[in-house]
Amino acid sequence: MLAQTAFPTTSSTTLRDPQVHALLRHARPSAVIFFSANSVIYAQGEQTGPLYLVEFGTVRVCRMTADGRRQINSFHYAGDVFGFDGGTEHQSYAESVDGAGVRVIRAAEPTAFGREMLTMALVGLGRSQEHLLLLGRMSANERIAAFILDLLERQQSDDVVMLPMQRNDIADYLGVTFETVSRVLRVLKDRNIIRLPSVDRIEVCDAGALANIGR
Amino acid sequence: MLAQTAFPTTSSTTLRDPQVHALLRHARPSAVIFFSANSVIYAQGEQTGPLYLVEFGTVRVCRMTADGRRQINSFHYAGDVFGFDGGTEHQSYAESVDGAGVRVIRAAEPTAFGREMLTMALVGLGRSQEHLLLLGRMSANERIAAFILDLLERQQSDDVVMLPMQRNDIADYLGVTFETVSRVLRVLKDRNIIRLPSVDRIEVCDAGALANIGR
DNA sequence: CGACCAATTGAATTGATTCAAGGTCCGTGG
DNA sequence: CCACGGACCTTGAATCAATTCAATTGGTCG
Repeated sequence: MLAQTAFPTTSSTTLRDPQVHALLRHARPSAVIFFSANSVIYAQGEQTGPLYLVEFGTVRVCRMTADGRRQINSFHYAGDVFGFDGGTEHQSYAESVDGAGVRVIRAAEPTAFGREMLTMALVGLGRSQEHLLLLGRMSANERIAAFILDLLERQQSDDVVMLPMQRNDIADYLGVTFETVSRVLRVLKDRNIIRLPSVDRIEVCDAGALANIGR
Repeated sequence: MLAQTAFPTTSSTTLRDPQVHALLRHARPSAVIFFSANSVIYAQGEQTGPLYLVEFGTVRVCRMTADGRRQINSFHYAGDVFGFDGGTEHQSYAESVDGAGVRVIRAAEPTAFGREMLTMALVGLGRSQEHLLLLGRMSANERIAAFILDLLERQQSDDVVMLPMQRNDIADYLGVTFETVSRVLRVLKDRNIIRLPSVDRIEVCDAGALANIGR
């Protein structure tokens, strides 16, 4: 559960996003820190500080209500930057999903760094507004379908989606129960839209059908 | 339905937010433009450009699905700045709710402006993540209660909330139907938590009870 | 193998929606 | 001034999607 500290990595990983490179150009990145599964990267209420770059593994950013309900705001994969938060205190907390390597990013040249940070914050804002639509106006079937399509876009393969997180995480991300996640996946499987060779792997047979899930 | 153009205003209005003043210091604001009720301020897909400052009235920022379902991302009152959007195209559209005066804000001193813009984008991000929690994990009762409390904080009065938007708008903001909005308001009234002297006015009798609405 | 945790599946329940009337408010024109 | 029309809001009853509760299955690790 505890975060273990850094070990040297194979120089800079392949980072999808050109914006990340722009950010790094004006940053002072630390060594990679390894966070074992379910360990906390930053806590809710903690002082806001640096940004974080995922080198490998998966990270979830969450909010928790007083009575223990959890909403996962986002998942982050290798190449993603997270840690944005308004104000001086984190309104959310970040945890490693599956054992993740994370690099801490601090500004080297503050103004240039701030410019890149704005770009990335705006991208984050866009994503979270996409998610508002999903949570506010989509059925369970649509939520799962959109989730699979989103992961498909963000991963290398054309038809395979890896699910490093468990059903419970998916549920808390999509605003449903984990039983519902299970049931909807079953429906998609029965309709031959996806295959489920193992619990953490989805093979998409018919991406068009996923995009056209009704209601 | 059409936006009418500017008329001179009584200099700078009282703007709640010190951040807005910081932004304006590095901006080149236009005259106030009046948008009649339900007129479009910017459209989805339109080129991203300036920010907008609400001088009076109310603005809603929305997203629409292909089949006509609408999610309202945010409401903006006098003193609020909106128009943030990732990328070069607006992913959302903004409309006047009730006839609103809006000032267009363009950068004068770009780098300083960018710095202030980052701050405000981060605040927006925080708000939208608050809203994710509401949409993903709250019951209809909790959503309405949270909505009333949010408006209460943002308005001058200690116990009166004006509702410039109609039930349908509230519903699309909270991810429920307008009938549900009506019914929940009735429940709160019957429990003597609020009064409804008219359709666009809520008087809060027991803010504590609102904060403690269960499940 | 047995223990444990995650995932699946089924059955009953329920919160919210859908569908269907009414009611209220307001502007307009006779 | 009042009647009419239309838009919005409220309320009721039936329906349904998703949850809750309850087993059962599957997978992993000591």
